[in-house]
Amino acid sequence: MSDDMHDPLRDPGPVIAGDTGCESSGDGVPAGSVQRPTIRDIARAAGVSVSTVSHVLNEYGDISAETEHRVRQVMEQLNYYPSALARRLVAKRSYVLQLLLFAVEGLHHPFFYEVTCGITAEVEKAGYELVLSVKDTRDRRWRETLKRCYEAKVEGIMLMGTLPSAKVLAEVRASGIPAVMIDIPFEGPRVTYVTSDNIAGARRAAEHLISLGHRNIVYVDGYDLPDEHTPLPTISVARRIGYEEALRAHGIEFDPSLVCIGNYTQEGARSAVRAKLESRPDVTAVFAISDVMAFGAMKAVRDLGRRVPSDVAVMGFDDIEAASYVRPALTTIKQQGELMGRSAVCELLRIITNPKRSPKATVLPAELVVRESCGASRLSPRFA
Amino acid sequence: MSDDMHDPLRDPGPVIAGDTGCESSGDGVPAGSVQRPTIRDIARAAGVSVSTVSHVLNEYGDISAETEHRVRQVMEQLNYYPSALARRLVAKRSYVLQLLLFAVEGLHHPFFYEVTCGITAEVEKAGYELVLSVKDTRDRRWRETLKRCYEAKVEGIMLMGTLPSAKVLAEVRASGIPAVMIDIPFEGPRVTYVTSDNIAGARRAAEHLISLGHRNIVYVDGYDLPDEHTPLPTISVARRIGYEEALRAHGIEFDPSLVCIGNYTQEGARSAVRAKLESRPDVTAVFAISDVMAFGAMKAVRDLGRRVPSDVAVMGFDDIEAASYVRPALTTIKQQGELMGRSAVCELLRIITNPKRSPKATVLPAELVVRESCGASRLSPRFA
DNA sequence: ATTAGCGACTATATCGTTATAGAAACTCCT
DNA sequence: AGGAGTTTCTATAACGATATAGTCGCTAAT
Repeated sequence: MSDDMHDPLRDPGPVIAGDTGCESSGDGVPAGSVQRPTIRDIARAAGVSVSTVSHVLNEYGDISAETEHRVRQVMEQLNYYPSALARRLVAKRSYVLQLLLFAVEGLHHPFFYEVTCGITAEVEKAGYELVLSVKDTRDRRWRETLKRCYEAKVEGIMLMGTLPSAKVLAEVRASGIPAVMIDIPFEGPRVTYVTSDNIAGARRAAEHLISLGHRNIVYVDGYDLPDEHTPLPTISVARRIGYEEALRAHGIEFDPSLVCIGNYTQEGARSAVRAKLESRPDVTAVFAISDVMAFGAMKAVRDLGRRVPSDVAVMGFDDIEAASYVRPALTTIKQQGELMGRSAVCELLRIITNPKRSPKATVLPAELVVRESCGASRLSPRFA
Repeated sequence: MSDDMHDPLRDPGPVIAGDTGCESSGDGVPAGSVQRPTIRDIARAAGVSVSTVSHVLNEYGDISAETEHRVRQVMEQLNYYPSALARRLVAKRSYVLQLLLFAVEGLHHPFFYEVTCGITAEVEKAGYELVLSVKDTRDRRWRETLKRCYEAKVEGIMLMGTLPSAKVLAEVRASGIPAVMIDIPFEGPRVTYVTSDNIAGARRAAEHLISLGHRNIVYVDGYDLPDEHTPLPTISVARRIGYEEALRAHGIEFDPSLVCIGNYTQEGARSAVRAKLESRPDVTAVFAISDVMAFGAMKAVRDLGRRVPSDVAVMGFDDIEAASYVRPALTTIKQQGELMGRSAVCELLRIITNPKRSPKATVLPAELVVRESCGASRLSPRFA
């Protein structure tokens, strides 16, 4: 065990319990920061001009081996790192992509995390930086965040989650900054989106339930926008279409009273589903448009002393890790989160680099993953 | 439904399945980017000097109401946003904090996501930007990422996850950049850490099991460093200490053969625990140092046709969301992820702003959350 | 001998801001 | 009338890099 760790490990210092007690204004001086050498210092120390150093740095190839070696040596000695800030200023490029995630309350939607991982991987590979911003959907100050993007000359924006308003989309499009929306079908001259095939996914989900003999299927929707009137192109809308298509295709009439709102949270879904199950004893299946809400639905079923899947089948959407942990394991629609993130970045880079080409939307397959929570057919085996 | 969405929603365009087909080098021109107006354009249009515009921008208070109004109007009209790049260059500050996350393979550790959310919230509040970088632990090119931090003149670094080498810590400390390690007890002149009280947490976990009558408790450790010899101050080490302390306090001798490695993954833990249970039929409890591995342990128990908790009790560590979804619900040690992230940022900002003050480590409480996976006492009720 | 071409290097303007130090016009005081 | 002090505005040099357009020798071709 190293010297460094033993002490702090055994003598943990003050234990903080509640608040962070942090009210720093951010205006403080960055004092104490060591003055790093500049290109001028290198030039002086190596006895050459700044131009020469710059040429070495950028591998112009017109510097003699001897001089180059000397310059590199000095750089090493003085621990020199060229300032990205200055470089970006003259290049008129920021090399920054912004990921803006909107989420409610706990923000605990594991799917976003998967997407984010895909994004970082691809951003890094391309030599860009990713600035991450997580905002509460109910926070009205999203304009400030966009303002930051303009000031920072962000080269591309990715939007994900439950937007606070359709105005966000409009403003991003109007800004002219290349953007890729994640799971939000919205387009513009330099804007496009990456999404799972939500319609087909939801259709498959509903069809699976129908094929197992279910007719009265509760649909657990996500988030109800507070007081917004502009319709937002959400996954919620798309999945609803797929659900209704499947019903129609099988001659089942859509019953609006079977729809309830789970707010994308476990507890929200739990109480909504419980209420629905109590008022509609004829319901035999629940389709929640997120796995987390499906977990809530499973709890609701149990709250009423009924069993999953024998009494009520439960279907999710996302296929987050936890879907395979729960018991019964959740039957759900798999979204390829990581791939979605990667695709978003790739398309964004294409829009940035090639302004002629009109941006292309990407739709990733959403496939059924059968586990246990929907059980087997309630029809005769011949039908299943 | 808006015009924008109907089309793309119904006609999803090309469906991409596998690879992203993205090999962009990042060197492309950012072509087509609209030339945004500069402070000079504003000055010219308003008929004043750049200095005047700058003074308006920074609220010097020495500009007449009339002039100020005119300048602001022009800014509005021309859609002017001051370049953060240029500002930062003269201010010699980047206003950037870097979060560097190291993780293995899937990267799917929900706990990191909670911490990240806490971090973004606090970073935003302080008027900084957060650059996120996720690297695979096995990726040897971590120096490049640090080099980026130097070049970008990042003001503070946060490190989280399973580091690839103790050298990362040494280098960060040597760099002089303020840093806060998350769940890695490591200190330096401008470096400190935020951690859960891992020793106490693990002690509580083990004590809970012991109090329920368990004597032979398998300890599922996390990641085994590949070929590294410098000891790394990890949560793994700390939790092990707590586990052994509890044993000692209750007169149970520590048995090294009860330790196995789960690599922080579900499947890793599953096979490791299964093997251990097969060779040691006397084992009645498993303590995994992460919830995800505890899920794997639960599966292992079932693989062998045994039951949780009646045959084998399972204890986790983290209290991720899924811990309450699984059945039996997981008894575990709660880490306050979000608070941890917030605390890290706050301390980091303090180090940045106040170089005199020596950095202080923060230890957050880690409490036992009793659910179902450890069941009740196997001793007489009087002892439980 | 002149000129063209090449290799190795450099002076200087520039990127878009802020900081520093002043200038011009005006009021106020003696 | 002459300075001191305000108020309002401005010229210019930074910040740390790159881009552009040279310069200065030297060799090779005419």
